Amino acid sequence: MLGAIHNKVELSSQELSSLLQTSQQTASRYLLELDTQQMVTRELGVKKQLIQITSTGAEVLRKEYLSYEQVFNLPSKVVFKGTVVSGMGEGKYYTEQKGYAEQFKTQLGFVAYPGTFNVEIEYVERNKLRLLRDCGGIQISEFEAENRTFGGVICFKAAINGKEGAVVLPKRSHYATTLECISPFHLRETLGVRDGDVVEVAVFLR
Amino acid sequence: MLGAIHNKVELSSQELSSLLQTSQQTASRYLLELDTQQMVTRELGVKKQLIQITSTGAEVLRKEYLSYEQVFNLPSKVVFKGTVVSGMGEGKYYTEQKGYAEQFKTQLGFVAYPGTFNVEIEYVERNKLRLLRDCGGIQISEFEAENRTFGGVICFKAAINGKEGAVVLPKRSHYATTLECISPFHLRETLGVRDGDVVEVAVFLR
DNA sequence: ATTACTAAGCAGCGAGTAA
DNA sequence: TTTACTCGCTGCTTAGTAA
Repeated sequence: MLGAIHNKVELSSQELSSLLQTSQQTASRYLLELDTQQMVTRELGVKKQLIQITSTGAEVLRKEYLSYEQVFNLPSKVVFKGTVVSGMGEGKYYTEQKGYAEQFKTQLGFVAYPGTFNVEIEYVERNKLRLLRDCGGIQISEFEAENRTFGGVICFKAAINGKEGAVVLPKRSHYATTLECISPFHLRETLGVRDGDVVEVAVFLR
Repeated sequence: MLGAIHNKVELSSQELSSLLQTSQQTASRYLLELDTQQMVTRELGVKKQLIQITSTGAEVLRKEYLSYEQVFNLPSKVVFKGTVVSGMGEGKYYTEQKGYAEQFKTQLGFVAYPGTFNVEIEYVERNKLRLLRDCGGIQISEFEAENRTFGGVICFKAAINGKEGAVVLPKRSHYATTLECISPFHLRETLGVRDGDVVEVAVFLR
């Protein structure tokens, strides 16, 4: 905040200590440590030292800055990492229902390859999933067929290891740890992955 | 980053500890402390707890965020706090020189009241002053008069306790800890301040 | 599974001080 | 004035564990 990212700044350990509300010794130690870690460069004079933040240091700060941005500004995409798992073949049954398939076509703009591509995510990431639900998404309505009701689902366009697709979340049953993906492509084949492989699912919020 | 600013999120002390790379006990203590400090609200279930950041907590985070903004994005104004001091009457001599007075009029848009209003700033703030110099400012050229040369100076429009004015920095002699202010008003009188009083000088960079 | 208490150990802080 | 070392003390961390 004194501008040490842009220039060398004069900063004695005494000055730093009063800015940080700590002792001169601790401030001195901080500067030494930051120097050792290559976060700042120092030019020691007899009375002062010139401090400048290195590119390494600036990078660390920028990362922290971006973290704060993520806290306040809702991101336009959320990235999940997870492992490929097999469903119980249900996916195929559902995606082949005309009621779903036609809505996918009009709302998502592609004809879904039969079956779902399932990605198991970390337990902690479920919070991200919840966040996702709050962002709306593409509504797929419930419909009647074969003497039963097929429930409504929420979709988000997504990229699975870069390949076009979408994530499908049932409107009920909140607490899943599996992302069900559909795509115009046969993802297992196109991506060349099998059960246990790690894939990245980027979900687009708007 | 899990979205606890926007919603309640499920977060066990175990999960938090792995995210923070610390022990479950420490994570648990953190959550307790944040609760006590009213930074988060907690809803304890038998197996999970729902955490949400309070408005107090969000405010603290936003302040930190703004600090980072100050690091990376050069601000449009810099605020100094300092105490009013008396010069040695030199200010009057210089500001009454036609060579300066006319340039002030054209470049700053006001006729300066004779004399300078001097504000002594903290030693640490000199770094901000250096930053200021790097931003350019309004150039006042040197000129000849009374058989001598009057050196060029750099000006920045400023507000002294809210009152219109400007800060004048000599092009040479970098290491001052005094801000010399000029203004269309007699600042001491208009602001009702005397030596030793604290004033705020907001310097506009562009 | 959880949360969170107690107690021991250890790391960071700062007083004193040298250069 | 500076910077920065040593060292004792304090307070944070975590292992162990209860609920």
